[in-house]
Amino acid sequence: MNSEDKIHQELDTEAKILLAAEKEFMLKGFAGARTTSIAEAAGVTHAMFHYYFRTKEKLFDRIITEKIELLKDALMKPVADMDLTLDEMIRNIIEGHLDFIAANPDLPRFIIGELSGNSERFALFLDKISTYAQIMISRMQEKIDSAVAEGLCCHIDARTLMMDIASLNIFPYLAAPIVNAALDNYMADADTFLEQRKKDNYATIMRKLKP
Amino acid sequence: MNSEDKIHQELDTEAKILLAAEKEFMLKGFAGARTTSIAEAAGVTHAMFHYYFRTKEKLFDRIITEKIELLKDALMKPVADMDLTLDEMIRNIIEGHLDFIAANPDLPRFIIGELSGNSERFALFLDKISTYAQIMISRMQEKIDSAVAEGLCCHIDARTLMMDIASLNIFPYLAAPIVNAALDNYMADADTFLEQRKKDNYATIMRKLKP
DNA sequence: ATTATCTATAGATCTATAGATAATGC
DNA sequence: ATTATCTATAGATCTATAGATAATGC
Repeated sequence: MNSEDKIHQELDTEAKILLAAEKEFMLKGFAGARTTSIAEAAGVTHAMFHYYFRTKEKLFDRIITEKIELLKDALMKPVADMDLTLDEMIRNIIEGHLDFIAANPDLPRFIIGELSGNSERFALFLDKISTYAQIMISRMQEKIDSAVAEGLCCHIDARTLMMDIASLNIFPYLAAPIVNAALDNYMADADTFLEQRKKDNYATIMRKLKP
Repeated sequence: MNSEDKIHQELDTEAKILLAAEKEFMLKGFAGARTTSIAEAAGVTHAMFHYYFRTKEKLFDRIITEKIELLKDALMKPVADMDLTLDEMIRNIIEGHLDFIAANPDLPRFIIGELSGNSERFALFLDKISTYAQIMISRMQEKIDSAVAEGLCCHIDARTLMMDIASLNIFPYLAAPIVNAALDNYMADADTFLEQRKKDNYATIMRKLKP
């Protein structure tokens, strides 16, 4: 018996379906996911899918909502403590954000692919996330402005700074399958890569911010 | 009559289907695309789809192949001329790459979403692209190494440098729909954003490379 | 003759539900 | 009594093809 079977034995039917659905939806998106495959992967009959979750769409929305909650926390956490210096805050953002991505490696691709401009669920996503994004940006800007006043930092739009940080943090994980296959497993050791990337990105951003 | 209808009138049936299919596949991916929708968008009967292209998969593969050719050119062009300095080559890469993305704004999301590790067509993609990616990287490394020897540049792995450049260039376009909706149309003016981004990313990378 | 197009429909796949049966908690 | 599960199948959707008809190029 492998460990996956073991986990399944310990969960009830509802939890098994939820787990299998999350995996299927994350990997294949709404259109690519099959409720029959989900039931099969969960090791239950297909009727159970509908018994517990009624429709494919309802379950998908539920999983999205959970993921949005995760994202919300990841956005707000590093700007919660306003007593930090800009330098410390940036380090927090980069390290916290990278830890979050490493713990949820499929999430970036899922969000980009399933919650983009042309998607059915784009509005739902925005509705739940944009307030928090704005709060995070305005706190960042505040912190930047006072650092500028003290001559510790060059002038920069917080949105640009966050775009740069997000780019350097997220993109490698989006491109990982391609990069690893094309460039000799460049990112093969996940932990080493993660820690190295924290240092690199912090250094890149700090050099960029120098007055 | 709007301009789209005009274009359609000037094209033959095959070209109309191809154009509509490209759009549908780019926006919705293979699983999300519908051959009926493609035929409808092309303004022809659904049977024509199969008459000209036999199957959904055949047409999809054809469109992928075309996109891979585009990508190949975009990879090789900036490292074609080995007489340039590292500084000039980096400027070429960043500007050429950003122009390419701006001209093909849906391509990054399509590649990340449809040609990722768990995709059916991942092998086909890699087979056609990895050789070129390796050539590009080794030329970059050569150029870096001689700049390091002259004391013009700090030591860096070409793969890391390319990862940083690709991240800073591509990610904003992947996130554009979300960012624009959440942050007050930050990237609204496409041309202004593109030119600003060229300057910003060049400056970011150059500061990073300082000895 | 060959190529292009249409209508109609087969065939495959997937989501969802009906209705019967078994298990569980009071 | 209520909750959970199963089998069987309806219903919807999509891809693909058959076969007839019209248009085109020699």
